[in-house]
Amino acid sequence: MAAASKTQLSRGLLSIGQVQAKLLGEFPDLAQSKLRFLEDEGLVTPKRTEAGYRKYDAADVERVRLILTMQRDMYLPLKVIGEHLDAIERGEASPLPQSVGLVEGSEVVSRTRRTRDELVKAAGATINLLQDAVSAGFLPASETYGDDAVAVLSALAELQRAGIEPRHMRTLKAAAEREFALIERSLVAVLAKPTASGKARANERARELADHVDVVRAAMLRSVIASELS
Amino acid sequence: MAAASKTQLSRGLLSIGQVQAKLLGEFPDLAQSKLRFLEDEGLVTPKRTEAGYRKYDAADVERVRLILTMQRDMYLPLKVIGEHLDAIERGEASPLPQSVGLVEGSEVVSRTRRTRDELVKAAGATINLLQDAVSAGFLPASETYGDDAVAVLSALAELQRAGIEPRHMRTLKAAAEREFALIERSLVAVLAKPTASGKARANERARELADHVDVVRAAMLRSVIASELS
DNA sequence: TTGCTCCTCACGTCACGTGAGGTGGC
DNA sequence: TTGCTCCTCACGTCACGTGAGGTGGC
Repeated sequence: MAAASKTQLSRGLLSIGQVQAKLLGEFPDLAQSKLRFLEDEGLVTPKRTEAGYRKYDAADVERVRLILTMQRDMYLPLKVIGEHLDAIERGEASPLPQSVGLVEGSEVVSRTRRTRDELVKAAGATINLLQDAVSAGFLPASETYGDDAVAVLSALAELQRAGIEPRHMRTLKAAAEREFALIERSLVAVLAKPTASGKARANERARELADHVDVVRAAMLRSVIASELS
Repeated sequence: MAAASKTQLSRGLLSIGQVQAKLLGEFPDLAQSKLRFLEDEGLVTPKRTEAGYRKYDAADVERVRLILTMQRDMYLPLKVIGEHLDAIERGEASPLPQSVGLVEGSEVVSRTRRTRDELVKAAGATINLLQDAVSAGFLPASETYGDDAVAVLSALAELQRAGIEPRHMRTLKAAAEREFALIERSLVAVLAKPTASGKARANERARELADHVDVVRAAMLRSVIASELS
């Protein structure tokens, strides 16, 4: 062993600043004060050096990443996230809203569900548009819809007002399929396992990658707009 | 005049509940308490009936819509939004960050700018990836980059780790161009005016429509994933 | 020794939500 | 008169940010 100048505690452990740096990519405005706050709330409990410096191991960092993701993508309050994580830790299978896709509304957070009529009204759309949207595959055929459907249908209504009809957007469907093909190819390893948990993992992973694709795609369209309309 | 049962004040004016209903499509979780709060803060000042009921006219509603949009899409604090709106009202041309595209960082909000090296580090990427991203058109060639670039490059880095390289995503560029064509067609009226303000309007409108396209497109990909991986 | 990072603790703030207690409108 | 919508005011809360005053690490 040539150089072993590091203390035992710092073997592979990260300081608060290093954790921040590591996560800045995914969460561009993560502040150290937030990491401290998460500890105050009991959501992450990093080790400490003798002098009191926080030291995060890989599991801590993963936990932080999970917390921040749940906050950003599922709009869950920290209290709910904390309880969920604790339940998981205790080995209980804690169900979370949207944690496996855009499924049923949950009793815990209970996002509002709407009938077709309520949806149409809330979105400022028409029944016709909803039908077009469903048949073009932009929305599922269902009796009740959640907040996300309101957002989609409102967007479609706005576009319609601008003269862009769902049928003009079949191209979006084709694009989404190509994007899925891209994602699917990188999923082979996970998909190889035909177990239930393998499928769940694949689904989760696909949605993670889809999030990244969203970011890139949105930026892309903005840049085309900027260059074409300049 | 057969039936004139409405009071003078309610001619075309909306109650707080009606305003909420009208905006629910664009802002699915808008609460009445928020509308009252916006008034407390002096951001909107609807008329009142004798009994004290708030009555919003078309301009008030438009103002609310503007405020909520600025909050959601530009992450501006209400104080800044208020000052901006007041300045506009006074006839001053108040410049706002990102109000005309993803341009320079502003002194007001001062989103952090990074050099190429800082960007790469913050995104957990490599210089090579940045170069690929630029040549594939995902990011502009520039000396400094903002928070949005960190998000894009991080997304690309994650995708790369999953085996998806920028060059595999040329399809995204093509898709963005088709989407732009869709948007452009509905812009003819605004684009007809070759004036400076006409161009600015076209740009703004294009980005509004792009936001709607984003929503639809993201939902589309999710639904393809759900149906293919079920 | 000089920077730089990190620490705690108290306080501030931003953007609301909640709920009591009451009145208006058809 | 009965619902339903609306009103104010006080208080609570959630998720942090700020800043003073101080210590640790190479």
